[in-house]
Amino acid sequence: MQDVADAAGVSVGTVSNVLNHPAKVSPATAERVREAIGRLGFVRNDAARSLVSGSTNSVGMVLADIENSLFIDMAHGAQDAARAVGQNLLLANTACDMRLQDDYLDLFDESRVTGVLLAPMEDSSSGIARIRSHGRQVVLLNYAPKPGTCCSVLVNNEHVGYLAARHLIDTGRTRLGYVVAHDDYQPVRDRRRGVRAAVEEAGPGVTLEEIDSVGLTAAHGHAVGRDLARRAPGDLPDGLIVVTDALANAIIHELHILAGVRVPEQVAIVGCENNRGAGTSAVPLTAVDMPGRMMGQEAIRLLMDEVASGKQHRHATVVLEPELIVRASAPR
Amino acid sequence: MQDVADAAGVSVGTVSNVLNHPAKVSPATAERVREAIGRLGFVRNDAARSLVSGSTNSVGMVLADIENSLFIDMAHGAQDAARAVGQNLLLANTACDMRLQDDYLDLFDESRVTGVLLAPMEDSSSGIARIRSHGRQVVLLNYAPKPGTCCSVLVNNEHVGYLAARHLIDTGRTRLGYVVAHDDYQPVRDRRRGVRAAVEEAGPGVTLEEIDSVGLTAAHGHAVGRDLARRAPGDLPDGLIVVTDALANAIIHELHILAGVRVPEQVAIVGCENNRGAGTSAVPLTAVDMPGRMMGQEAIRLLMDEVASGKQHRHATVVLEPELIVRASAPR
DNA sequence: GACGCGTCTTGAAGCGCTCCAAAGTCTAGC
DNA sequence: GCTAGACTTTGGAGCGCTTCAAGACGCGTC
Repeated sequence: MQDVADAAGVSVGTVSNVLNHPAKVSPATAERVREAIGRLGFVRNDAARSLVSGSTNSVGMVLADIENSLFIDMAHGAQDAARAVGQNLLLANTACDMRLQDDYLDLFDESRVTGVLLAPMEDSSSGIARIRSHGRQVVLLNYAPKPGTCCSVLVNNEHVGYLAARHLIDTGRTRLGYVVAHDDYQPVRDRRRGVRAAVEEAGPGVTLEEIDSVGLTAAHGHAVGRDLARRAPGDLPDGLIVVTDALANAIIHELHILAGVRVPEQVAIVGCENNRGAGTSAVPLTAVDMPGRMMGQEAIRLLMDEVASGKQHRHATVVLEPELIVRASAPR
Repeated sequence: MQDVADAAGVSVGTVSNVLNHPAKVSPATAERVREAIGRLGFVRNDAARSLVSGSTNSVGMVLADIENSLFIDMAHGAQDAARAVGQNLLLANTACDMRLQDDYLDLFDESRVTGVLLAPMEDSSSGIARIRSHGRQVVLLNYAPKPGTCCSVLVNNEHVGYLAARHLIDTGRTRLGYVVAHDDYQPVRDRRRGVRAAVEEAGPGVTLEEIDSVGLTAAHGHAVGRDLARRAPGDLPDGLIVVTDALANAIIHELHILAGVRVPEQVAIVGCENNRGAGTSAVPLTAVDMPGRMMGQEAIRLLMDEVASGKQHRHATVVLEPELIVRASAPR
């Protein structure tokens, strides 16, 4: 910066002003300084800037699973909203590894980001508490915080389950199956409650069987699908609520393509996330849509709110409603 | 830091040593300092650290399209490799917006990251030149740089096209179609060359028709699929090479599911990226696999190499070979 | 007891920037 | 010609840390 100042025949203070408060500098001087900056290839040092200002204009976003398009949608929404308020969004993927998650939380903490958006797959209260205790703001996505610990943006996951089950019941299915795994993951727990509520509401004519999958990936879905295909026809549920799309697609594949169990005629299937690709799978998937983009936007809004209002901030939870998207795997 | 020093009854220099050179400090003192750090909730300021050291231990990765699982794979591979050498990986998504890409390149430049990994969808020489001229190291992914400007990790995209076409020819298809769009995107251009080479090699018994799609998304694929479905049966290619998986899946859907044109019996289809989900679509997709993870790893290796060897570094290009994955849409 | 030699610890310089009080410059008005 | 007031520019303090020369301390040796 001193070099630039010398080259332009001004002081460093003026160079700084050209960069940060152009109105304070006369047009002629500013032009000279800018020319020198260009000629010398000067890049201001962000570390020094934020050392002085005590903050940055970046928001850190820690994502548990970048493979899942829901998380990608959240990142998209957050990015749009962040840029609208002059913040950059930095992404970090933990691949469901809590150690990595803690590392990234600390990294963002140490780099004094404006705030952190966290979309975890497990309870993360300790990490949140740690960086919050340093004054770092956190907004939790798709995972309810311990009451009063931070802001959060959730989807009404109970209603996700309810909508899925209700749709099957409304279209005449009476022997429902709920394929589920990873029951310690909070959104999954919530969905189950919704499924049960819909079944109870329907009365004794509708039954519910819970079918355990070992995990949430496609491979697990194939295993479940094969098991189901082996059942006697009368023993098969006529409607399946599947807790994730990846699982649902794999089950459809085993049932419909490989085993000849027709979807939706024999078994109607509803997925719970409406991931990218849900519409182009073997049988386009009826699914409950999670509004990922909007979640990201809301999260940034809450974060900037908290940053702006300082001490008198009150934590808020925004709950967005899911929406059923009807496709061929469980038609109207 | 001064507070910690006071609390532990030592000087700031000692606190710094506890954090960075524990061997220099007696165990008893170190313990006292650590206790004070914990009690006071001290978080060291990364900005000040990197201001002094002139560098960080983060690598920035700028991705053109986080929706495409190839990019996600690259991020995964890079993350693993980066952590193995003590670097954090920060992700940024440009959503194919060159202005955003430039902003993120500058952001990483200003924050003095160890280096930048860039996976663009357009020629980015000006951005690369800009930050390289400031001494920032860049490795380009899946896009050949101007000769001699930086290191890069590529896939032999010509061979991608060749493998796809060759497989169809080897399995007896004679009227090939190549569905393509976005021909200014370098990898796409390369693939076409490979397709043509395979067809020429096969001699006059094999014909090639190039079918223009307007874009690379699923919606474009549906349009192409509908057009094809309307053709007289004899007019339809019996083998289709499709430049991306998303496009291929949409075409399969239109042809096989909606129009009753059987895949692979009437038309065999090969995709070119082997994205996530290629195996679970309506008809599991035969596709040429891009080794995304390994690309990410190699990129970090090249970057750290360049950082370590300084002046005497010579740019290198690593070209990885693709591999054909045979599935139902174009069986053996 | 003086000395030398490790081992620990200290304190200050300086990284590159922003901010601000103070100084400098210019114009208009009397 | 002098001055008030507006506009520009300057130069130095200080952000929080690392590093390093120099000082303090302990201990064995002559």
